[in-house]
Amino acid sequence: MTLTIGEVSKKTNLSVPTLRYYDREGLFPGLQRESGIRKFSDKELAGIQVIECLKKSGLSIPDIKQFMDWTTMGSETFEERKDLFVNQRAQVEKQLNDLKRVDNLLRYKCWYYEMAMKLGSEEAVKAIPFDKLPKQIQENFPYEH
Amino acid sequence: MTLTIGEVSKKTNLSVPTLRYYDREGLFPGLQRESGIRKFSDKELAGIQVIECLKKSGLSIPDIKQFMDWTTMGSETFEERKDLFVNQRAQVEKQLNDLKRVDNLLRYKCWYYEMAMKLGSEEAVKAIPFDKLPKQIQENFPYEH
DNA sequence: TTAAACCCTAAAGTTGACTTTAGGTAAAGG
DNA sequence: CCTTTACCTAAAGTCAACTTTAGGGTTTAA
Repeated sequence: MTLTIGEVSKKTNLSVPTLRYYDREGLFPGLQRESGIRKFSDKELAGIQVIECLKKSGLSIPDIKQFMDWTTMGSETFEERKDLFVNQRAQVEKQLNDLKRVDNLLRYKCWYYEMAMKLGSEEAVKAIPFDKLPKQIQENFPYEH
Repeated sequence: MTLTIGEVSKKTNLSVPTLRYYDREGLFPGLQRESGIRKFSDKELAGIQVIECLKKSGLSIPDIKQFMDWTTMGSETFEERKDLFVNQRAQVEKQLNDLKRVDNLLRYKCWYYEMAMKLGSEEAVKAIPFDKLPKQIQENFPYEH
């Protein structure tokens, strides 16, 4: 029920040096070894899922280590852990909103250049009156005025 | 109708050194100067919107410069520009999907620790049978099995 | 007339998250 | 036996996108 670092690497698509680096940074508290060789268990595999998630939410390695340390401390750190997740969720909501706005602008630009190709010039696209634009474009028209 | 670098900085929340850096990297082709001093016009302000957008979509500074160069070249580069935006949109869709999965896991973890606090232990939370979990949690239950 | 508040450049420094390098140990297969 | 393969460490290197530093010019306001 334990895996070597190479096996974990294949399973997770994290490079072997990255896994060693995570270990060095304290992201696998209590990781077992047998004659110097790391033995990864289900606990570490689940840990990696959480690490990836927290990383994508914008948390730094030291802050992830902090969380991992909390997980070794039992019920006295439930609140800290919950607060961390609540905070990171708020961060992710922000990121999602931001990305949606980016998506809208990109969508507009795709349409804009498609029309420019059809009409032969950017000026022709800009000359289209607002109420003649596709609804999709109208609804998410960029540039504050 | 032109702004100094400091005024643009205030308007965009990009630092003055960042704006100079962008200029150095060629992100403002055709930026005017008066006795050595940069004069930002509406064209550059609109450019900054696009730069920010492309950056958030994952494009590097050199690739953004490439795009900015295309914009100076007229209709012969419409296709390249459209393709770029189509590609970046695909990237952003990927990012959005990824972030939504992150959001789901965070949502689960928030619930998990809230329950752990109520019930007094993680074991008690893990012992809840699947069909007794809230629907929200059931639908987005983490960990592939 | 001097100090504050702008503007400018070139070049070096910073940051976080890895990656690479150099050097070494241990088991397995031919 | 010897080569391959997988493991280990410590330390140095990389990368992108800025930021900071050092040095200098010009205009404005007291």
